[in-house]
Amino acid sequence: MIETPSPFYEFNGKTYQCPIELSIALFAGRWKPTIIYKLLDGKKRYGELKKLIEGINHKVLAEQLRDLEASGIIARHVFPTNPPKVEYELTPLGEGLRPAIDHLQQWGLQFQAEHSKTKPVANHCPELAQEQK
Amino acid sequence: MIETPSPFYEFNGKTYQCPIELSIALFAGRWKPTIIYKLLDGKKRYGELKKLIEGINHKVLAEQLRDLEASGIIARHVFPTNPPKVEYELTPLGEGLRPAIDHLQQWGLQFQAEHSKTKPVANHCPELAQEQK
DNA sequence: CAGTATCCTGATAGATACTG
DNA sequence: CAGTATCTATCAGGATACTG
Repeated sequence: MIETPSPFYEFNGKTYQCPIELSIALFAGRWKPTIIYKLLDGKKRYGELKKLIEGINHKVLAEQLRDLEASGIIARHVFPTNPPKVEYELTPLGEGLRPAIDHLQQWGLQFQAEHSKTKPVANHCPELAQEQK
Repeated sequence: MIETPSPFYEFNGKTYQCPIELSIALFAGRWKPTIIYKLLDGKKRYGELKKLIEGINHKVLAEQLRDLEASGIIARHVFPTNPPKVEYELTPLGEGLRPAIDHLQQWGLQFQAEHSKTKPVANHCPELAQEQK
């Protein structure tokens, strides 16, 4: 495996033992991957994201967006209109996550496939969409 | 009326909206990435992992290992000797994470570099190395 | 429309002690 | 050596209401 040049990686007052830990800490979480995933498709307004990400809480979406912005992964553009309009888009840094995300997606699909073999997925149950209550 | 634009991904009773969410859920967490990272280097005994991952709690390591095993990412080999010896290694599925992890690592390094430019990292503080205790 | 401020709760991490 | 069992502490996530 690749040797880590320096043993510790610091960001925002936290210390990480390897770059992966840092990466994961920055874009993991209950919703961040999904947000980034949606933004890979192009910039989106707050409300669009809210609608696209079914089940996410209003406050939580705002929080996660602020986190991602603080990490420099997304950029926030405010249009001082009335009513207000705010757009979010990936920064170049955020775009840099694309290959990693692509691989994660492929891995997720592979994982799904593996498990479908032994234990078929219950896709017959549309109520699952409501699971996050 | 819930639109179901993307299929669901289910595992272990939880539903995910996209494969990435699933992937992250499976190998994110405070320590899982680090564990996997260490195992990419080859199989390790419990005690080795404990030593390699400075700061991890005894119980937590055991838990995370069990989670990863349940997900099929790592395999556990028990040698019924005295004292007991247990080895952990990545399964083929776990190995499949390597490209994703490689990209995450690169991204983490890039991130680190970006932030070093504007806001120099406080590497002057050796106590940081001891932070996890 | 987008964003805060409270309050609450469940999942996770950690400290510690005990077991084969 | 490796693994449980408790107990506690913490914190991210969520429900809800209010604001420009």
